[in-house]
Amino acid sequence: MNDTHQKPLRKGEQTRAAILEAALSLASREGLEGLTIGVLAERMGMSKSGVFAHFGSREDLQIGVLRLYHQQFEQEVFYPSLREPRGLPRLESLFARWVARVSMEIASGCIYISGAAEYDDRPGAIREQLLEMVRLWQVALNKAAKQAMQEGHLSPDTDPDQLVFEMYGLVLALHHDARFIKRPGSVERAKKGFERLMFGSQDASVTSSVKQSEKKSLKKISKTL
Amino acid sequence: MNDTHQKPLRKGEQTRAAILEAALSLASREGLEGLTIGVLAERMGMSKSGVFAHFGSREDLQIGVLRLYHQQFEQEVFYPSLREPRGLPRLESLFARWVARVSMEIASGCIYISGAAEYDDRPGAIREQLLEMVRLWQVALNKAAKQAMQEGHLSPDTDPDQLVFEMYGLVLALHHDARFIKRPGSVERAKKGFERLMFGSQDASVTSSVKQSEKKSLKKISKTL
DNA sequence: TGCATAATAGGACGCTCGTTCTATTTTCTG
DNA sequence: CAGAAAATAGAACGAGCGTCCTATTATGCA
Repeated sequence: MNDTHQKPLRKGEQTRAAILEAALSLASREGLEGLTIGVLAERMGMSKSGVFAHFGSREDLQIGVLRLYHQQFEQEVFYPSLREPRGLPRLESLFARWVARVSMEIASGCIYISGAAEYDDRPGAIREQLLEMVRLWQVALNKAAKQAMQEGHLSPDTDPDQLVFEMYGLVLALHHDARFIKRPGSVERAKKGFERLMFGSQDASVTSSVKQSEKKSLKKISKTL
Repeated sequence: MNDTHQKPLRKGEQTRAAILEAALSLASREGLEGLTIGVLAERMGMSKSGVFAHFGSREDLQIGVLRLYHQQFEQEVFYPSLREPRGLPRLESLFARWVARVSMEIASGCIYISGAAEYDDRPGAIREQLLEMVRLWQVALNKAAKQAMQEGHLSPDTDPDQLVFEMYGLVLALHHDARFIKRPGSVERAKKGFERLMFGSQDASVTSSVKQSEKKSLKKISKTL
């Protein structure tokens, strides 16, 4: 309805952006559900109602934070990787930049990951927004994997969904071990896992002598559970 | 002061156990931080103070929930696997039962996983308790992996920490995709990932022609970030 | 420089939270 | 069965929450 494009309001949008930045920093640490207008106002040196007036509701604020995070993620991880040649180099770049970002977020927290835990069972606009963004990212990874297959960098019988699943698992494990357990060496493990995922590896594999029989035993256990 | 050990109070402990069970079910869905005494009392058909009286504080209640969960986890996942012969069969059993449990928890949620996200930055007794349990579980996995190496089931240059890291990643990805994204097939992907982790795999690996050059390019990217 | 308007402050609201206190009911035991 | 002790209910508290309403201050344009 209000599509008469007014001139950009200077002061308002400026503080709104500043609030969103502070809110993002806060939500990274406390979670989107832990983001509170009172604390945000205090950190901004403003009154609660002053902060509130920039958003129609707390939910709008949270979605604004989500959008800002997504924008930063695209800028830092996605777009730079598009400059790499399609195929394996681009896929590697996507993962490497992703890991680099999460590594830097160890002190603060990744909103995609913490948000997934917070909103896995909480319907509403926030979940929908978050879901769309995570899906978008997984689709981007999937596309890069398929391109790597088309370029002949990855075996044609690769399952790209499986690949993305395991890449995501590596980053989740990195986030978990580094941020929750605070165990050092997690970044290296994530990178090593990716190399194994791409190039295979000699270590950590079953010795050939027991390979066949053990494979059967695994299948048996899986079925009997 | 009151260490005169009285006889076990019948009714009290009974309802306390019932409350803890309801609290666990609630905390699985809403998270430990989302667990509220009011809602819990309502679900129990009791008054808030009636529920509260069984615990010294909300924190005690939350820790009680944590302990109950740990107990169930041990009973369902850990102890049964100890009946498997040490080495690869036991390691496989641990993972298979773990996945089976998380699969069943897709509808409710795994407290170890959601708790890790909730308390990664929130110091206190709850975090400490949770941390100890998760560490215990990772140590158990680590030990099983080392035994598999000793038994000759796994290559001697296997890195057990790396193995546990990736196993944890698979389960985290399962929890993420199944519970948050609600994508089907996640259980199969977790199992497939484990097989690849143990036995290696032919698919999803870089074609040998580009293997060497691409390996270098990955290392280069990793360093320049 | 004035004036409309945007931006912010301040206070109050209804709600829910964990917790405490006191009274009442239920349970167990001598 | 009676009486002590445990279990529970009910009401109230202070605090924090999101939100709304009304002034007051700051901004930007004619």
